[in-house]
Amino acid sequence: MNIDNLNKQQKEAVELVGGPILIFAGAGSGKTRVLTHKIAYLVQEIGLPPENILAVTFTNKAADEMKQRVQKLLNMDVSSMSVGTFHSISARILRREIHALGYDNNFVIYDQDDSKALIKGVIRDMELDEKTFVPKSIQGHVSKYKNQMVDYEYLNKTATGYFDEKLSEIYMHYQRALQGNNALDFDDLLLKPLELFSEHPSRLEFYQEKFKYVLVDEYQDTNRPQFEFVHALSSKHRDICVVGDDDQSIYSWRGADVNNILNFSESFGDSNVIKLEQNYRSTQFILDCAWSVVSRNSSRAEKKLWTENEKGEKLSIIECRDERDESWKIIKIIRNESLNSNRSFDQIVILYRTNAQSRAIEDALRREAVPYQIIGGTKFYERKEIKDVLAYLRLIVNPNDGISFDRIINFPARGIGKTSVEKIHSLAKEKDCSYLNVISNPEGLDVGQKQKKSLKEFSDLILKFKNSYEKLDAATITTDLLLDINLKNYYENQNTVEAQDRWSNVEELLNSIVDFQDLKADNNLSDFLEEVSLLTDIDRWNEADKAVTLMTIHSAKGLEFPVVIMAGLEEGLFPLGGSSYELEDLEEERRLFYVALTRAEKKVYLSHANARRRFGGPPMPTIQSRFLHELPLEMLDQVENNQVNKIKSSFNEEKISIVPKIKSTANEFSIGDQIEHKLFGRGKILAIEGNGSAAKLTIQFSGNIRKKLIAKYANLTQLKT
DNA sequence: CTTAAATACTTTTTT
DNA sequence: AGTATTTAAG
Repeated sequence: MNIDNLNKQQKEAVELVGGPILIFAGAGSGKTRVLTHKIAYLVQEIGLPPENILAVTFTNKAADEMKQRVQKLLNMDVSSMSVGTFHSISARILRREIHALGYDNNFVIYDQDDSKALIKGVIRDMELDEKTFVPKSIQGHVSKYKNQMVDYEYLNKTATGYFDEKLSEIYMHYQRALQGNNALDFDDLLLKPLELFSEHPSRLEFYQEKFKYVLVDEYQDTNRPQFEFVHALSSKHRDICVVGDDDQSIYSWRGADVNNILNFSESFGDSNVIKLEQNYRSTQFILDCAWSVVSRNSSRAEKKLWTENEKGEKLSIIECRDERDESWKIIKIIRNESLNSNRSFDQIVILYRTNAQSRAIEDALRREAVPYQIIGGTKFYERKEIKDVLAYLRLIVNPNDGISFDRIINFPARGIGKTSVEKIHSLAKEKDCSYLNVISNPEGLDVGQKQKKSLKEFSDLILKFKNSYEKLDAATITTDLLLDINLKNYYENQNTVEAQDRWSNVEELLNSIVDFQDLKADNNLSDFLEEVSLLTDIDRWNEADKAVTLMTIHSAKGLEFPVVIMAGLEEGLFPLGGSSYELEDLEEERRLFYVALTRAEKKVYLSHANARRRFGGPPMPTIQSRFLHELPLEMLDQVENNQVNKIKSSFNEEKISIVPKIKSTANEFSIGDQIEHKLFGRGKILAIEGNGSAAKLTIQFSGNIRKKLIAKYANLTQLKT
């Protein structure tokens, strides 16, 4: 292994072994290189076996990349190394150990939706007013307390007033319900290992021996349970190395505590601190602008990034009329970058503060046929049709999962209404068993004959698959299941584009199950379910696609792009919030702005609109973000309203000019035709199955969207060239 | 119990 | 504006 290509501080960080190490790694300072080289160094020079290394990353994607890079450096198999997010590492441990805490090892992981549904049920059972105890907000409270490691007993003891008192009771019932369903929420995933360690010290010792060296990336965004986790694991050997940057701490709203990094030395005992301050990513101008903003924050660790890179281009400020104008100008910029600066679409990212901003931009990109990829928003695995199918699979793996049961007991409709469901619930409570158990023998249930028959069929279906799920692979089970419940017909009979869409999403789910199995032969259904619950948006991102990427700034953490376009620089939107800011909140917004700027290598555009619509209302006037005023004027290029056209004059607009539209009757399509769809915009017909108005058309739309639509429902407009 | 119509809600960021 | 949830009619 060669480390001569590292700078002095990087080398020091790699070679220093023994005792706690804190690496302050500024944006673009080569932190990933240091981490991968350090791991390789531990294996090759120190002789530590890969299975004794634990490396925690922020996304699963980062974990995979890290593993691959270490493998390449060492040219040996490192698959025994534990690399992953806190949540996935914990899930792996719990999969083996959680029976010691009174759960079953085949537990399911509840996402926010599931856990909200469970809380809603608890609130109803307690007969509380849902206006006072809004499930979503209660879930937020409970999650916050769990992140702070406050349990319901403590909350109950310290409660002042009716609300807190009831909150602690909901919290308690929720926690019991989770256990009854044999389910963990995201917060439990971090808390249960700590419970395991304190109740069974021998298990802690086991993992301390297993993970002799612990590395943590993005340490500034760890919360209390995560701190306790690494602290416990490393307290024996004291071999821990954390990497982070307090200026990039952007997750305090979900319990991350920047003091974890600021107080590292006190918490872990005498330690070495290394600062990586040379930036290899960005131009001088970008770095100076970023510094000019973030240095206004108080209570930062002392450090300053520098670079040997050229000054580069000034940052461009784009003034827009409203969000539609903004989208339009962004497209001009993209075309300009691609035609005149010869950049491919994948070198450009559009960043925004809130997911809702993506819609206007997306519409414009689609209209103008610019290929794009959106990260976030409604995630694939959170779509209703996907969750419905997953609920079946989850119930097969874990028959105690009441939330999944409720989701599918009448989907597709099988004549089980609200009253029947309530009767199932109360009988299950009475007999202290699962819902599935109740309906497997519906005789004791006070429901109609038709319902009894239907319930029995449902329970037989689930049990049939349950008996075979360990023998059969996940794809086979899913295929059989879809046939059994006849989901394809269900969607096709609706004869709408939306239903078509939903079915094609289900097909995509099936594909992803097949992909998952191909990756590792011994992966079963339960492993697949765990993986999808812990996937990040970024994990599904295909960098290789030649498309512009759209994402929130939070999602962009750790990434870099030649060109960054940041939209919506207005007070109230970025910085986000109402009229009064807590200073701390404002400082986090400022760090977020800093993160956004430092993603850029060459060029930054900052746009703001003079008016913006919210909730589909009329455009409301806005004022410029204060962050724009915190940048040094001499590094800015003000592009006045309507001047975007003049950025470079050779810009060629002809490509998207008006193509005459001719309404077409449905049966005259042929392969290769250009068409326009109301929702998906322009596209090209790739294939036709069947004929006449019932023909199924496979159409490639921009933004890497491919759809199968039925001619008579799709309402397509044919474009004649 | 199912379907259609009315109304409520969304926009903080995510594991 | 678009979607989800609740209520009313069949």
